[in-house]
Amino acid sequence: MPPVPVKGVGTKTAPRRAGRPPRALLGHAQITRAALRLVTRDGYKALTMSGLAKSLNVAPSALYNHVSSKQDVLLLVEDALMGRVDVSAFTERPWEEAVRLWAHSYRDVFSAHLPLIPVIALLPVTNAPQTITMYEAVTDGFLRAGWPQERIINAIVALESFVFGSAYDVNAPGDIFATGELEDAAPHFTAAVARRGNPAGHNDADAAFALGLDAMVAGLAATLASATR
Amino acid sequence: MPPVPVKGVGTKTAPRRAGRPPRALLGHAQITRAALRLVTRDGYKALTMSGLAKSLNVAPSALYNHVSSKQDVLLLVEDALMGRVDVSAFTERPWEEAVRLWAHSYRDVFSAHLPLIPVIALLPVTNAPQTITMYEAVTDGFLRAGWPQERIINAIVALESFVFGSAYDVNAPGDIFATGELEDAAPHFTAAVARRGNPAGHNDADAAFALGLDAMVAGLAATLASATR
DNA sequence: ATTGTAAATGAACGTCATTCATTTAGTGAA
DNA sequence: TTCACTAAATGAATGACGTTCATTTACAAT
Repeated sequence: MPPVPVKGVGTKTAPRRAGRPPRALLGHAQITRAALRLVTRDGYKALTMSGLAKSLNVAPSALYNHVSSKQDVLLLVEDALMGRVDVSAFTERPWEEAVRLWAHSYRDVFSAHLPLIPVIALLPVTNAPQTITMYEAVTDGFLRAGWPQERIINAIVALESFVFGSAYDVNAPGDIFATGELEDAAPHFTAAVARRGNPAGHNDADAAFALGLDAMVAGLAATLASATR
Repeated sequence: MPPVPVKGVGTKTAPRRAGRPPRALLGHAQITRAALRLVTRDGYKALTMSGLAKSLNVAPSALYNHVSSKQDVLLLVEDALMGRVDVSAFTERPWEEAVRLWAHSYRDVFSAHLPLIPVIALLPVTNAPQTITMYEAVTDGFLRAGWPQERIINAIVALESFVFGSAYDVNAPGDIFATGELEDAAPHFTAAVARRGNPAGHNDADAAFALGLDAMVAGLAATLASATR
């Protein structure tokens, strides 16, 4: 599939003249709620337009009065989930700790929503208010830590890239590095996989995430220090 | 969709007793080549079982004698592409530079093959010889640089996670951070986006990738130094 | 010649997302 | 009250797609 056909959320809930009582069964809010419930209960395989319609007691075609495609539904869900990413540390904690807490929260939210990662990574944030709110809070935190404007977006994108990749890793099976019959061709790799050591209480994905996050945060902090000197 | 239904490559090309001349039109090699050609020419949207069959002058159902699902085709393509990732620097260059060159090559190969990222990130490497070969070379490079066995896989996974996320970012549209009507709600973010500055010759994705890679490599090197002290 | 079998065929299925002509039911105006 | 308007819902239809399966094909060993 190609770089995801990109549009903003299409059909909006119709603008309604003031005291007009609503008679619609559907709206962005209802669709988003139902989609989120469906996905949480049965996973993304169950998120079909018919399944979504059924969960709303409505015909599938009715959805298209409020949304212009399934992509639009994914966009709605994505933005709703962005509201769950915890950015509070950026106003309460020093930069390094805040970045770590934000990255952890971000990864945890989307590791349960992998199909949304291409949506976040490739679609404009336009018309995604919660997404924009998150970026604003993060940018603000960077500014307060003394980051120069010109570098902030690149730093956020770099951290985000690591978060997205790590979200995939959370869902990797435990035997993802099992070499099988080809073990003999890769002795060093096989040995390293066998001896992969993780701190107490950390699974493989958490250990790799912690290592990479510590490295990147430390490296970025060093970058900042040398840039502001 | 759920964490990708996972299997190894299914139906193998039948083991053939010695002097038996092949009469088959199809095989893993032909399928892989045709899929790669199709994808390179027309993108992943064009990679359908019928399209693939047509490009091989064969009925779609014939593919299933050699491959057990479309996932299998993706796995074949993925492994073929892994052979294009340049790991030569690990035998010729110091660790930091080798990691940088490897990561760049890895990102460049798969930024043109985004739909394979979930495949790489979630499916066991078993029966993916080129993939295993790549990991062996990388592991070997880490060992030679003095990395302790127990940390190597976590470091590779962390770097890979960043590479995968960055591959998505390569395909992000230029206006991905355009806030549109919600500009007023995110003044700091909007300003930072407007002032995003990139070194000469670098586009946005390259600048973010370079920043994150430098940070992570420096951070990992520091980790190594303190671990071996 | 006969038999066995891997591989190819073509018709079918079920599942999707999406479109469209039509109907429904409130609303504001006459 | 009546009427006309319209947003929203319906249900049937369409076209892609991945996959299955009974059947046939054509080569190789016997």
